[in-house]
Amino acid sequence: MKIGELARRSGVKVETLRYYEREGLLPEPERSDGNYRVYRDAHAERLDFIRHCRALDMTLDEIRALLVCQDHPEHPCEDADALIEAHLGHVEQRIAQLSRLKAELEGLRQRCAGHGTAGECGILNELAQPVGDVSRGGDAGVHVGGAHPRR
Amino acid sequence: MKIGELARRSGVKVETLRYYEREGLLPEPERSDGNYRVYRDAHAERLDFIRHCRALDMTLDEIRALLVCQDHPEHPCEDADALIEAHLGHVEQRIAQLSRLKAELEGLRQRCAGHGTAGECGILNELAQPVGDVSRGGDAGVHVGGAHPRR
DNA sequence: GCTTGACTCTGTAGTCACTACAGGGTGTCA
DNA sequence: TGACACCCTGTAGTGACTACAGAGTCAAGC
Ligand SMILES: [Zn+2]
Ligand SMILES: [Zn+2]
Ligand SMILES: [Zn+2]
Ligand SMILES: [Zn+2]
Repeated sequence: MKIGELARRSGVKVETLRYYEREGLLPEPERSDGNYRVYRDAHAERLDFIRHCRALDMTLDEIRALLVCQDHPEHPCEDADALIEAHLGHVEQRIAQLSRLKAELEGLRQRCAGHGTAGECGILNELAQPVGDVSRGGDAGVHVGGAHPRR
Repeated sequence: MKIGELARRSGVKVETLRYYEREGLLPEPERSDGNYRVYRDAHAERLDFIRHCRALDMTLDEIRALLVCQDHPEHPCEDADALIEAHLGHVEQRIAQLSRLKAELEGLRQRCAGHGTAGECGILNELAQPVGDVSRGGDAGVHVGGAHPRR
């Protein structure tokens, strides 16, 4: 299987596959005579694992650590379990934080009478106040990001 | 007020202040004889506005658009109001998405018996399955990101 | 006048998880 | 032989900062 076929099958872009290889997530495949990457089923399966983890918003570092566990099936699985637990914590913390932001934004929305000028708008006037305690406090180690995707 | 003092007062790093200036969020302040930036209260107030918006996880583009509204107090405020409404939508979409991930992760966590090897671990075996319908579907335009902060 | 130290300046590069080229090589078909 | 799809490497861009390096400025103390 050449890189384009793996990309089509998995829905992952060709450039992303090469990136995963550079990052050490996908092992380097063998090369054909013309220096093309030749993938086997094992690569496709590892890629499924990686995409499944990415769909759960894990970082590549977290995934690397899980792959180490997968590569040592005789070891106890506690590291992997702890990692999932920790990542669930990341997601929960981020939900809590976004819920606070949501409440703030809903309060903000109510402050506009609806048909005035920007100078009178309660939203803009409220935003001009220094930030209260809404800030991203105590999210050390949480890696699940904002509401605006990068693509 | 020199840049260090504005940084201390606002809790924003000196480099970030210079970055906001490059990005056109903070207007270029006047310079002292020694070429130091000299800020006035208006700068500090604009910075409060920016930080308040950033604390609500708006992008710099969203903030730039709000600042345009603020700079034209005689115009109707509908653009600003629509922007807040849209951003609230971004946050809500992201919460919904993270809630789905949370449910998936909780299901995953239950699949581990607790004291086996990685080869037998239900978590690792489940992750090896191709990704289901959990993926970030239909989040076009949402910009609020993951659970893992970049700092 | 000189030194020390805190501050400031510009410019560049790093972060993360990709994405998008540019400029070339390979493989297959007509 | 040419067209075309595919592949290769390497580099640069994204957002919102952060972290330097190397140089300049300024006030205090001796
Ligand atoms: Zn995580
Ligand atoms: Zn309004
Ligand atoms: Zn938004
Ligand atoms: Zn387990």
